[in-house]
Parts: sequence; structure tokens; C-alpha cells
Amino acid sequence: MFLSTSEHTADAKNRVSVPASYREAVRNDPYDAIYVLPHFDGPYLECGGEAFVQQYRMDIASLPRYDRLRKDLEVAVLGAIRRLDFDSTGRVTLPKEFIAHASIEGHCAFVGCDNHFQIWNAQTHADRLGAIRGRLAERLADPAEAERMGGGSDLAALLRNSESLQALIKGEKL
Amino acid sequence: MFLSTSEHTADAKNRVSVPASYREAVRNDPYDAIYVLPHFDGPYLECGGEAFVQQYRMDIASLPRYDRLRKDLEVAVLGAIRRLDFDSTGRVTLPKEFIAHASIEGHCAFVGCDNHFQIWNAQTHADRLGAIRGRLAERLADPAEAERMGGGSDLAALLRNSESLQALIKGEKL
DNA sequence: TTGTTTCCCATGAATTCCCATGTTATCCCA
DNA sequence: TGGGATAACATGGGAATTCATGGGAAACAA
Repeated sequence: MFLSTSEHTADAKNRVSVPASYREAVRNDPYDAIYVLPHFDGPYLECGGEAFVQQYRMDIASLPRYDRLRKDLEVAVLGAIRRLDFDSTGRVTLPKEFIAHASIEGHCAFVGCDNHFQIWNAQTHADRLGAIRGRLAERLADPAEAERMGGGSDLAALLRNSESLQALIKGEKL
Repeated sequence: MFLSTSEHTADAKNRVSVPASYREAVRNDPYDAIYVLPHFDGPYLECGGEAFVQQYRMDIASLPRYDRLRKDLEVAVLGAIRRLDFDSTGRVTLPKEFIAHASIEGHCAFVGCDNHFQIWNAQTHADRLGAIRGRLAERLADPAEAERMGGGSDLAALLRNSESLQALIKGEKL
């Protein structure tokens, strides 16, 4: 699980330290690496571990093998994802195209989003965060939207769907 | 698993370096080679390892023995696939017919698509990628299509179908 | 021969690996 | 509850290795 936001700097070789807590989250993956997708939805990198890339693979593989949409997604998503291996101190080297896509120069923000995380140009992210908060505040004012934001789940469903909560109850350490 | 896109150049002898990460993906195949199909769907080469060919064999074998579609596929697919062996530095030599089919001259793009990859004329691919992104952006805007893109899988199916995730759970390193 | 294919070696660039250093956070004991 | 010791973390730089690619010699076919 990726949580919290932190800032790091890309050096002259385009290396960035991945936050230690994120590294911890992918520690048991088959490769000591993260998978990174320059997202076509905006100037940021979407990243995660093995489960992250498997989710995309499964979404795509669930479509018929000769389906147009499937072929498009294969190229636009799988063709864009790269596996970036950690060096011995927990850094990854960002390819030039990724740097360009997210306009990363020096400071970049790592934003945890549960099963994946994002990398943004630090300033772009800061600006965006303000806008996001504004939108959420507006939505809270609308009862229907407010219910959508927090009305759906009960504890039983939560337990059924959360491995980590179940482990917690059994007293296991994660 | 073939991921990411990269460009390489075909030299005067029609040799191209296959990306190191793709070679890695077929390392355990019986031959140190890739299988290449000049695809009937467009001016590109569809390539992969042993599993790639087997998938086509299975698709075709599952059709009735005297089916017109089956006979056509046998000719257009199985009759067209060639195995190209790596030289000692990880290159393959593209036959002239393949070069012609994909209009490869100098730069060509290798596009990873999970269980296979494609080789395109670099410029043709760049143009096509723009078109693909356009189509996807339209589809994302339509909720029904968006669900089709990401609504199909659940975690249980993910686990059933993913060897690497199962290995992950067992704590194995690949 | 002549042209083609396969193998081997050379080279430059890019990438990865390894070690060093300062800084921050954590731990432990008084 | 300090405050010092210790470990973890982020970052810098140089060395070593891998990778992509070019070219030539040897094997082969026509």
C-alpha cells in the first residue's frame, strides 16, 4: 500500500530515490523494481509494483484477442510501461521520455494512491492539489455527491475485501 | 513479458538489435530466437517467443479441420511465421520480405504488448500512436466504454491467472 | 567468381554498480 | 525528558559493465 506524499530530487543522471516506505511496499515482488507508465491522462507517471502491472494486463487480457480496443490498449498502455530496477541505494533512473512527459526538473512529488503511486513535477502537483481540494469542497456542499464520496461501505464489506484487515484481526504482522 | 517501446536501427545487412529486456523475456525458450509474423492486419511484424507461436497454433487447432477460416489462418499465419535466431550480440536479420512488408528503412520501433511485441517503421508507428491515443481518449470519455476498459477483472481472477502474483504470494524471487 | 549469409571482434555511448558523504530520523540510556 | 549514539535515508560522483551498432573475415550458394 502506497500512502503519503514526499518530495525527492532527480540528479544529473535522472536518478531519484523512491521513498523508503514505497520500496517496502514492493519488497516481496519478483523483481526489485517498480513499473512506470507515463499516463496519457496527464503530465505524470503512474507507478506501482507487480500487482499494478498485473491489473493492467488482466484488464486488457479480458477483452477478445482480436478486439480493436484491446490492441489499442496493448500499444498505449503495455507499450508505454517500463520496469525500472532499483539500484543498491533504492533509486531508479527515469528515461528521458518520462522526464519529458512529466516535465521533471529537479524536485518531483511522489503521491501514494493505495495500489499505485504517481510522480509529478513538484510545482505542478502543488498547483493541482489546490484545485483538487477546491473541487472536493464544492462537492461536499452537494448532498448527493457527499454520499457518493463516503456513503457506500459498511464494516462487513470492508473486512471481506481487505486482506490486511483480516490479517490484522488474526493478529498477524504484515 | 514484453513491455515498453524502444527504437533501433536496421543496418545495411538488415540486422536489428532486439531490446535487451525482450531477449531476457525469451531466455528460457528452447531456441535462442524469436518468431516473427508479417501481420495481415497491417504493415508491421508481430513477434514473440515460444508461447507466442503456441497461442496461434492453439487458436487455429480449435477450429474445425475443414473450416475455411482455419485453412486461411494456417496459410496466412503458420505459413508466414519465421524463426529468427539471435547472433552473439542479440541481433536478428530481417528477411527482405519482412523489411518490405513493414517498410522498414533504418529506424524501427519495438512495441511491447505483454505476450508479444511488434516491429514498426518508426515514423509509421509514431503516427499510429497519435491515432490510438485519440481513440482511447474518446472512449474514456464514454462511461460505458471506460467500464469495458477497466471493469472486467477482480482480484480473484487476477490471482488465478497470474503466475508472478502467485509466486509473489509464496515469497519466491524470479 | 559474385553475391549472400554467418560468425567474430571493435568501439562508443549509455547504463549500472559501487563507494562516499551529509543529513535526518530512531533508538537507548542516563 | 534530554541528549548522545546508532542506524536509516537521500544524494553525489567515479569506475566498471552492458548494450547497440559498425565492419571485416570466413563459410556457403548460385
